[in-house]
Amino acid sequence: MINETPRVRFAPSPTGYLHVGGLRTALYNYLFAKKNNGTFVLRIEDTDRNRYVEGAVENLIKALMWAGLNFDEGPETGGNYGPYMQSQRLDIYKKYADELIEKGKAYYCFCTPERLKTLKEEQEKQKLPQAKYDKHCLHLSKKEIENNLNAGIPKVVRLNVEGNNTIKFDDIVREHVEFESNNVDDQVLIKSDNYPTYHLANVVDDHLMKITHVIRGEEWLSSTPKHVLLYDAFGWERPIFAHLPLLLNPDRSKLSKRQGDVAVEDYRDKGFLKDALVNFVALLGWNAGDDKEFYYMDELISRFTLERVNKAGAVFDLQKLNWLNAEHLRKKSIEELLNLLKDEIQKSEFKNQNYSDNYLKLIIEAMKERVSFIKEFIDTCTYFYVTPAEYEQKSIEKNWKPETPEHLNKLKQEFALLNNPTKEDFEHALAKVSEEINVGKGKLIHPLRLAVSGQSTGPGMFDLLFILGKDEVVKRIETAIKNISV
RNA sequence: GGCGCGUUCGUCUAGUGGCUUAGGACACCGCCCUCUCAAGGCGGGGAUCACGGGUUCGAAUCCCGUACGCGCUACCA
Repeated sequence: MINETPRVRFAPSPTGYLHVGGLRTALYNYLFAKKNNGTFVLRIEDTDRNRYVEGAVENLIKALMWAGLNFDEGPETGGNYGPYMQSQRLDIYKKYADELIEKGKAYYCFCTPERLKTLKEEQEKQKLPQAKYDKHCLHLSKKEIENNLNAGIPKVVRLNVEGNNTIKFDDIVREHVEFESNNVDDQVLIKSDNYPTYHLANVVDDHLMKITHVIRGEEWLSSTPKHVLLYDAFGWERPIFAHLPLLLNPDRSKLSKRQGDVAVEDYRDKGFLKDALVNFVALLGWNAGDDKEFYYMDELISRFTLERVNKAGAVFDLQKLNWLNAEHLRKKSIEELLNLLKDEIQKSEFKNQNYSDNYLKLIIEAMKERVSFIKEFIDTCTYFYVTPAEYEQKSIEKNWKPETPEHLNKLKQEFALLNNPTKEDFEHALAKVSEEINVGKGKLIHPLRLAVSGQSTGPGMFDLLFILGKDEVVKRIETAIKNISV
């Protein structure tokens, strides 16, 4: 087994969206597989019919693909170990459950929910250390079982956990873990609706699908002894386990909807780049041992090891995600950003306007260092897309002096003389005016910026003038002089 | 309650017995650059390494205990 190429799986239940914690789990599986020339399998754990969500599998796959986590085998894609939807494997689970029953490792249980409930209440009343099933049905005679079966009495199949031994297993992240079998309940394996529980299904599937490494969230650590017992009962080799630390809310509870967005779709829709989200989530619980924090997927693949996964949970820190998003954005080429910006414009109020690629590229170059999100190429500088309708009040108060209209008029006249001006031409023109009227450049630039953009912040003045172009600049100066009064 | 796992700046983390007066990053503050805002550069505050005992010449690093947090405790995954 050790020398085989690894096969790993991401096995989410289809809840309707991909949780960022799920994304992290999927990512680590993916990185591990790619790093080791292994296979990444997607398996859908849809054995709870009460939780069925329309379109959930499609959404899940879409989100995974968006993040760049392509799986080698899975629903729709197919593979040699399908089907990859557990709801389509019911006969398989039945067969293996029967095998367990035959071996005495599992047994039918006909107890009603009511009996189970009173049993639990009684155990609680007695302050028993742990509430467990009392193995009542284990002691049914062959005859009784047959009668019950024939009578069609609702039944489940339970794991027969033998007491008084220590269940030990190794975990790449946790190292060595032990549980007392006395603390392990006779878990239901097959529910009364004939669907398996997670515990049976994941063990059977992982074995049949030849999964070598089970990489999953820490919430599964406590049920791993049950899984180990199952592998042993079947006489199967156990996979290597790696239980990942949880992603947490700012208050350190398990990352949840109530305290912010948890769906990767939410982050995508907010404008986070997939590179940034993947980079960020990779660093939540793993690092290469050095100070590097900016990664692309291929670098993550080459550097990832399970041995360097942390044990403690990690708070999902939005501020750092924002920063990484800006970092990734700045590293993108103008062409890439252009395409992203065009998509964004289609979603904006300017979708019916026509801007040339060239014009948009100038905006991108001017604003690249000043934005963290693609949409900010629009909403932090709408003056590139439309003549300002309003002027920032604070800047008016600060920069609009009684003599300002006169100064701007001078500038306007000077600009108007220019022929197809470059950035430098604008600069020279302003310098000339500054000298002529003996007014510092700064005293001209601030009101000019206000007149032309309506704002007090933005790219370099002359970049701004150049991008807007002479005619537009002249027009805007005229408009501003008319519209701004102190 | 029981069982399990965890605990280094606010957050993500480096650190695997001496190189550590605990390093980096985000965030915050200041300075520089400068036509503004950013970006960038430099600097600052911020962690008695949860606490208490050991082991050792020496411990954030090894051991034990305690506290706290989290997870599991379903015919959910």
